[in-house]
Amino acid sequence: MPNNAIKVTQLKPLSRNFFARPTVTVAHDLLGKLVVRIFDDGSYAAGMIVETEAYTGLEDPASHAYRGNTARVRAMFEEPGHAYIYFIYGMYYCLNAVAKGEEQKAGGVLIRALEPVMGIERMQQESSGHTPHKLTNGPGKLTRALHINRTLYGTDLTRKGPLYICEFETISEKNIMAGPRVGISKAIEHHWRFYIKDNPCVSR
DNA sequence: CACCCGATTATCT
DNA sequence: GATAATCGGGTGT
Repeated sequence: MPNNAIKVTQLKPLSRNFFARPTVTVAHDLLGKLVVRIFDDGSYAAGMIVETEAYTGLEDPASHAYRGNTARVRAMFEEPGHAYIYFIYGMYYCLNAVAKGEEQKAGGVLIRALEPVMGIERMQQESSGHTPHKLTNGPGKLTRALHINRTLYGTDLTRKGPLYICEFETISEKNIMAGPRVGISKAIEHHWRFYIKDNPCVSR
């Protein structure tokens, strides 16, 4: 079935339990899921997750939550399955899904790249001058293409609304790669970045 | 292709 | 006052 025949209304959001597991497990399992963005005017766009990173909270020196709960990181200490969105380098937003096991106080999965699936023209309205596979091949680029900003902080990603994540494709284990996280200098020994092998939308 | 750097601002020290 | 889970454009090899 071609992608343009998929109806967004038929897609099933992930369950709360999906996110209520260890952050690293959720980061791995989010590959192949679909991020759906419904705009205020009723138009929509969506992309398949092809790259993620796990940030495990209080025990992870690279995590924004490492130094404890603050107004900025509040969402990462609250219920799994909600959006933790942060503003960085004075101009980019990045999207995380709050994910943590019972033992964890905080944790989030950074969505680093998507493969556009629906609403590519709508994404190009937000990010002009990009070929489709370059619209969402980075954490700051996918939020621009999907018009994700502070107003969506804390959004429940398990319920149909302006932003949610659905079941979509199952990725074969042999096509899932792991490596060190990008853009950090601490805890580089952890291979908590996951991506789909040979996918052109992976950020690097 | 490999580095290098500037943009621009919320957040925390 | 320094920093930052980025990006895109520039220069040199």
